[in-house]
Amino acid sequence: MRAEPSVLHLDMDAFYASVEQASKPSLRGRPVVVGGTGLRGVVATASYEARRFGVRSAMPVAQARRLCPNAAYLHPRFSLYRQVSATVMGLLQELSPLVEPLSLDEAFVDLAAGPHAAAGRAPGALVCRRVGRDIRAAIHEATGLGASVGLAGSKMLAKIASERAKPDGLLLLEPGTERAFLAPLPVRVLPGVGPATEAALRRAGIATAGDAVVAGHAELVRLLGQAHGTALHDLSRGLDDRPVVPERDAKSVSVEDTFAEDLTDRSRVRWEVDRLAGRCVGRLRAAGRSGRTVVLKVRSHDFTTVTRSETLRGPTDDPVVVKEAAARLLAGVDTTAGVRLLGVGVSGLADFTQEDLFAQSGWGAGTAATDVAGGGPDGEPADAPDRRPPEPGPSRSWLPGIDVTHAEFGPGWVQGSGVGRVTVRFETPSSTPGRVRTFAADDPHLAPADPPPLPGTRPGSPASAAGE
DNA sequence: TCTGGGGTCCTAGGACCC
DNA sequence: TCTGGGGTCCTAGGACCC
Repeated sequence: MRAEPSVLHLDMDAFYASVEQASKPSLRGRPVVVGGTGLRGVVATASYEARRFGVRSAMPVAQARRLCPNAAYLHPRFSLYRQVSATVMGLLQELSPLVEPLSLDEAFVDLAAGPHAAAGRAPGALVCRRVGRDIRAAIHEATGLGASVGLAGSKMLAKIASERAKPDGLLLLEPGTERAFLAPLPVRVLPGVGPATEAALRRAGIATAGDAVVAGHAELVRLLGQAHGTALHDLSRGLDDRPVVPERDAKSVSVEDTFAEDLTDRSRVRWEVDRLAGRCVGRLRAAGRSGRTVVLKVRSHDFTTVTRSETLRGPTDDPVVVKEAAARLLAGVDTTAGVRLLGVGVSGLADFTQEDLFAQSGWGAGTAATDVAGGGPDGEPADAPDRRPPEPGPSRSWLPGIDVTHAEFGPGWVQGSGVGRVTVRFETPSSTPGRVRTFAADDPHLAPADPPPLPGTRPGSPASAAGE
């Protein structure tokens, strides 16, 4: 706990939806929902106009449509969000070398390590407040987007402060006032307290941070276990010494897909696992890493989820090795009831790529000898998954929200599509709200396009990816 | 209302070793 | 003969976060 409010937490307001509104003039001031557009999609971000109708993050899109049928429902454009994020993170870097991004739209900044810490002294409350005001203005200037800022003597309190400053605000918590500030707040605001912990605490009569303080360490450990109970005991009293850490190496890489309809065909399931393993290794290699443990995830029609893992003798980034391991793991899972989701991951990451003799041979230390002879334990060659392509899905192009260009009408975005037609609105970030025209879905004059950059942002600079 | 995709951390039991 | 304790690794599941 610091004596000065020099931990800054920045949180972009309704980030994905706000980027869409900045990018699409006709959507400004209107409800916008960004999320999965399939039947099983969930809301990633709702604009404040949509939130007035009760639409919330993580809500099924089907439910959001009932609550707010007139919103624009858009497929996320992560490449654009990454561009805008890179611009914002670049501005934060000017405040301090210690910037810890939590996602595309959120970061901690340690102002005590930056140029505002003159002569080795942490900046005081007045300086911190000015820095917070200035960075909000700079972000608005550069991107046109609103951001909220929390300033406090610890990460936890800075984050709670920014949450309470939303939208488009700033809240500074004077060190020394932490406990009084926290005491009346619901335990749910403390990091690590989710629905399950909240329910467990409520059953014990603990509803607020102040209640948790009164309950005491022993009682919290009894209710929640050693690590969780001790952490909550500290956090509820405002004790939080976690440093701002700029770079952390990933510990796992994973890829998963939820299917529009449950998969029942076993060969199709094998084909999809093979595909996911390939994508997973692609990401692993792109990061220059290799991993030792392969994890398969299978979610059934009733949402029950099982994971199976296998640890190899050494790290690998060989797609064949990972595909074979995933196929062995799949062989041990009953999928007859229908598969809703499949995932493949690699953990136990090594810092460098290493060709391991045993891993290369295609079977790990945890694999029984009987599995080796014929490839997969089910008697099928593990390296020959069914190559049959999946059923062609409903038209994959022309997702709502994506960018297109028309030979005659120029740049625009897909407002909707169906029954062989696609509706396009022709406008750009700096134009006035545009007109709508409808074309045949196979119109040769219509083509997908890159997002036009927002004014003030720098296209093409990647940033670490994360969901909302 | 019917639940995404990418992660992190913790717990608990069993194997194995000393 | 029946019985130690501790440490590490692996696996599976669950809570939580954005």
